[in-house]
Formats: sequence, structure tokens, C-alpha cells
Amino acid sequence: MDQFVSTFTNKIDAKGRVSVPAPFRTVLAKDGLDGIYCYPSLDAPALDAGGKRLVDKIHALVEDLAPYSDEKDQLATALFGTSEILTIDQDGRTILPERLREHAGIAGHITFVGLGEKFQMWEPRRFETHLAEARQKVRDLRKLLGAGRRDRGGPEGARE
Amino acid sequence: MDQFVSTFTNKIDAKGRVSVPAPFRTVLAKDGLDGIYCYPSLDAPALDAGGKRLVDKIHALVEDLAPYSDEKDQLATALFGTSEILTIDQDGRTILPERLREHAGIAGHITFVGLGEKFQMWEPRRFETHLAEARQKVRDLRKLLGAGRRDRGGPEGARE
DNA sequence: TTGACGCCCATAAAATCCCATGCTATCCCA
DNA sequence: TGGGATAGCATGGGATTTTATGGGCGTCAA
Repeated sequence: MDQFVSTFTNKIDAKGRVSVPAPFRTVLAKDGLDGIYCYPSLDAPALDAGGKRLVDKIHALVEDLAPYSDEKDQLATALFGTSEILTIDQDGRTILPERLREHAGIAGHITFVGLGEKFQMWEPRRFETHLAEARQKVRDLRKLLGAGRRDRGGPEGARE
Repeated sequence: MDQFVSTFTNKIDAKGRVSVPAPFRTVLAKDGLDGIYCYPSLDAPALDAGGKRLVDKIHALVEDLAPYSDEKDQLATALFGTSEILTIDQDGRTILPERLREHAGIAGHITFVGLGEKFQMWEPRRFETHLAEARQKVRDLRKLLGAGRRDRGGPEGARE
């Protein structure tokens, strides 16, 4: 599987190092990027991260905009300007720059959350809240899908 | 047959291992996923599980949403973030993470229930109750169907 | 120098491999 | 067709490997 799934909470040690969950490292390695592409989430107190696939996708997004337009520059600044390529050491650990940790309010522990093609890093307690909201939203969303499903024969059976 | 059918109850040993029912393993192998894709059911104290087909379905669900939207991230969080890819060892056993066992209230024994393209895992006694309710619901539903049927003289008495 | 960062090794816990044991169902042959 | 041989399966337990985490030491630059 070349997708980021599941969640893991790891400790940040005295030197500021965190183990990147082994399954995520595997996905990253397959993705062909020697490190982690990482930037502050635009609309959450969290960090978005991923490998080459994510870089390419964002690159494409920016390139889609009109050259020399304000929008393009703004998007490029917002995404690339705030990004980092985090290195992973031999023991599978990485170090988050202060700027990124601050955006997410991360201190002693950090929660890695797989979102498929990318993953996020959260302050554990904040993530709990966030997850509860997300689950509720899916329940609501599913009701809508379920109501309309008969007519359009959409996906069935997913998530009982 | 590439569908999950029948139910099996197996024991969880001292190391937390459970044998995945052999017929289910066969279906999974054909489905082309080296493991079990598994997540807590949204509205039942059970675990949903399946193979690649199930992953693809959920993936499609998420991909349907606008890229980089808040909504997409939320859905991905609730779906992929709470999922696990359970590994199956050489003896056909797997181990359930604490998080998943807790959601389903599973301890010493576990019931695998085939639902066609996916299967569920239940705490055995809870499943009994659930099954009884489900059967009752089917009976009620059939009564309604039967009531409307008399006018047009449909087949009666099937099963019972 | 001092601190940030890379590299190396140590350790405990957890996951995984490998082999063994009964039990059941299936097969096969007289 | 009976009954013993055989293969598949769930389960138990020891050995090995992976993983997260802690800490030491050298290097390089401010």
C-alpha cells in the first residue's frame, strides 16, 4: 500500500527528535523523496506533509495559474515559501523547525495522521478534538449521500 | 467466490493474535492486498474490514471532493486516519491494535462476519444481539412487503 | 567555546518468524 | 463403503527482528 493510513503518537526527545512512524517511512521511501516535504496547513493548526507525489501535486496547482498573476505569486509564497524538506536520520527520526512546531502548537508529543496521499502532524490533544469533529461531519455527509444514493447509484456499503 | 460469507468466531491468544478465517484470507489474497484494511464502523460497535476493493471505494469517495478543500481533509482524516492496514503473518494471524479492539469492545474472542465485499469483526455476544435485531428487522420489512403484495398476488411463504 | 546537527550504539518493548500440537475434514483405496 | 492415511486449520510458545527512544561523541560554524 502506498498510502498514508492510521495514526501514531510519538514523543519528541530532549534533542527535538521524533521517530517518523515506520509505515510512513516506507511510503515515503517508495515515493522517492529522501525526506519529508512539510508545510503549515492552510486552514488548520497542523502540518501537512508528504513525499514527491505531494510536491508534484502542489507544483501542478501553482503552475495552473496565470503566469505573473498575483494569485500565482501568492499561492507560491503561501505554499513553497513556508515549506521545508525535513531530513530523516538513520534511525528514522526527524527534527521539526521551531516555526513549524509553533504553527501546530506542538511541544512534547506529536500525532501523525495518515490522509492517503499525504499525512498531517498534530498536537495530540488538538487532534482528538479535530477527529471528533471530522467523524461527525462524515456521519452527516453520509446521510446526505445515503439519501441521494438510490437515484444515482453511488458507492454503497462503504462504511456501514 | 470472491465474497466474504459466513461467520467464524476465533480466539485471541496471549500475544493478542487471532487467526483470520481461512476463507476470508483466500478472498483477501485474490483481492490483491497484503493485509486487511480495517476501521471502526461509524455507527456500530464493530470493525469494518476488507481488501483492496474496499480501499479503492473509500479512496474514490475522498477523491470526489475538491482538492485542498477543508472538507476533503476532514473526510480523509475520519476515514484514513482511523484506519489500519493489519498485517497477516505466515500462519494467517493478525493482531488488532488496542484502539480498534476498544471501539468494538473485543477482548478474548472475536467474531468475523462476512458481508459480501467486506466483513466485520464483533465482540461475540454483541454480535448475537445485533444479529437478532437484524433478523427481526428483516421480518418486519417482509411483512410490509407482503402487505402490498396481496393486491398483485406475488409469491408468498418463501422462507419461514 | 558553545550549541546545533550528524553519526553511532544501547535498550526495552512490541511485532514477526518459525516450529510444534491437536483437531477436523477430506481423500483414497481395499 | 468403511476406515485409516493425509492435508488444512486454529492455536501455543520460544526465538529473532523491528521499532521507538535514550544517550555519547565528533564536526562544523557562529
